[in-house]
Amino acid sequence: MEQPKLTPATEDYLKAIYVLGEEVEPVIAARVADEMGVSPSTMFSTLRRLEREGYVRVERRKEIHLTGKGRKVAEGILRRHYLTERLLTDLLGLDWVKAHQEAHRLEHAISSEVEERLAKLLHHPTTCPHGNPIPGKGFSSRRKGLPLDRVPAGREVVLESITEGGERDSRLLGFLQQHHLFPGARVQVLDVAPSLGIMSLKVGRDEFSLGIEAAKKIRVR
Amino acid sequence: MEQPKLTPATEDYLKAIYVLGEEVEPVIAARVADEMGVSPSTMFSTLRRLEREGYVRVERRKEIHLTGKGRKVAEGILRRHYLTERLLTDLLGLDWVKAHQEAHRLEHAISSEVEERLAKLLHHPTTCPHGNPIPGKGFSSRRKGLPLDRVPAGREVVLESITEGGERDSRLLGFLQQHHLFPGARVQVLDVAPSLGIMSLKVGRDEFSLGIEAAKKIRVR
DNA sequence: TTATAATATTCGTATAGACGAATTATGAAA
DNA sequence: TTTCATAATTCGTCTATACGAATATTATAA
Repeated sequence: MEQPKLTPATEDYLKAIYVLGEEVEPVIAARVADEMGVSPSTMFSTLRRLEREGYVRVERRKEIHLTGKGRKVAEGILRRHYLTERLLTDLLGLDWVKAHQEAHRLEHAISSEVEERLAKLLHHPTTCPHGNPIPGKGFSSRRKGLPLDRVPAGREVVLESITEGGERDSRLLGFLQQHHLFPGARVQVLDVAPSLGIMSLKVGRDEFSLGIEAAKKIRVR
Repeated sequence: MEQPKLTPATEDYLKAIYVLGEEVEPVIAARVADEMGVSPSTMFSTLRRLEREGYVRVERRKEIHLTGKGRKVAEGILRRHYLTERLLTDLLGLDWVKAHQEAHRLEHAISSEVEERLAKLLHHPTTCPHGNPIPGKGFSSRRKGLPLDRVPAGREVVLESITEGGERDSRLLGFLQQHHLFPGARVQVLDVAPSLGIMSLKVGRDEFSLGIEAAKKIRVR
């Protein structure tokens, strides 16, 4: 039933590969190393281990692909991560930023039984507090909204989610929180200045600027 | 504020030393190794590390004593362990045995902030589901009830707690659960036969035998 | 096509944590 | 006091996880 016990580190690598695969193709070792904040040599040996144990395949052009086994682990971890975030925000009252950080540690300590009971207790939520869909049984393709940086000036949109990549950036999360940029928030795009790498937004009466790079990590409808 | 990050293993060793110290004096390496299920050589090198990092002192006659720093870590872990058990039983509906096992993993992933919020959410419980007092601010001496094996035949007592040593034995916990031996349960001691290593008990209409060794891990009033 | 930047790979090193086997203490009982 | 069981200690080995430095290998841009 249960696979041979995985270490937290291994689970994190698989999760990072999974999440990167959702956002940027192709996934190569250097990208994963950035995401994980490890050196190339560490990445290399870890990758070899993951491959040896059947979690990933490294294909032509060094593209990293999860095997079925690896994908299963990654989705499990992501599901636990998001459920834990919901527990932390909805029941314990933690804010966005902390919820993500704490969940990052807790997700590795949750069994499938606790996972199930947690889902029930939280009334089977479908998204995490940042708006990302929680993987689960009826897990459809995770098509996401439009990246905010693609929205033309003058348009009003509704914030859908902060991607996993964005969740990891606690300064960005803090900023978004400060400006009430939560899933469901109405955002007016006042101006887009790609040459400056900046766009101007309005939420309620609050006007402010956001970097294009950061805007890429925000999905809207 | 926060100490340099401790590993789960280190926290477990300190917890084991703390718990053993509550139950049997003096604490020596061989006892801790038994408790942790590690070899003497592992115990030895770990102990040297714990000493080097200032968590324990090994005194004359090889007695192991926690330093203030080590005690603080151990009590923190124990508090998180018990709070997590309460979360698992009271909110998630897990049984005794599983709650202990799961909490054993989760306790290492809980920050002091989550710990505090958890305590609040659970209305500041004072004992774990097995009846042991939760360390905390107003943490008085943990004087415990009488070990069940000392109760003479014919007496009726109320179950107070299963000691930490008992909690670790999932077969014992399963047995106690089966016979409704929870904290608060009334227990009649029908007979004590030290020569056989057995005592006969009655809970409600249920009569059964329990080993003296197991009875030592149960405290009553 | 070649130079350059990005990547990957190899090598040596380190620490935490684990083992077993062998050896040395040490304390308690005879 | 000697003996014996229990403990402690040393030694060699292993894996996972990390680093940095050096070297190869690719890819892309000029």
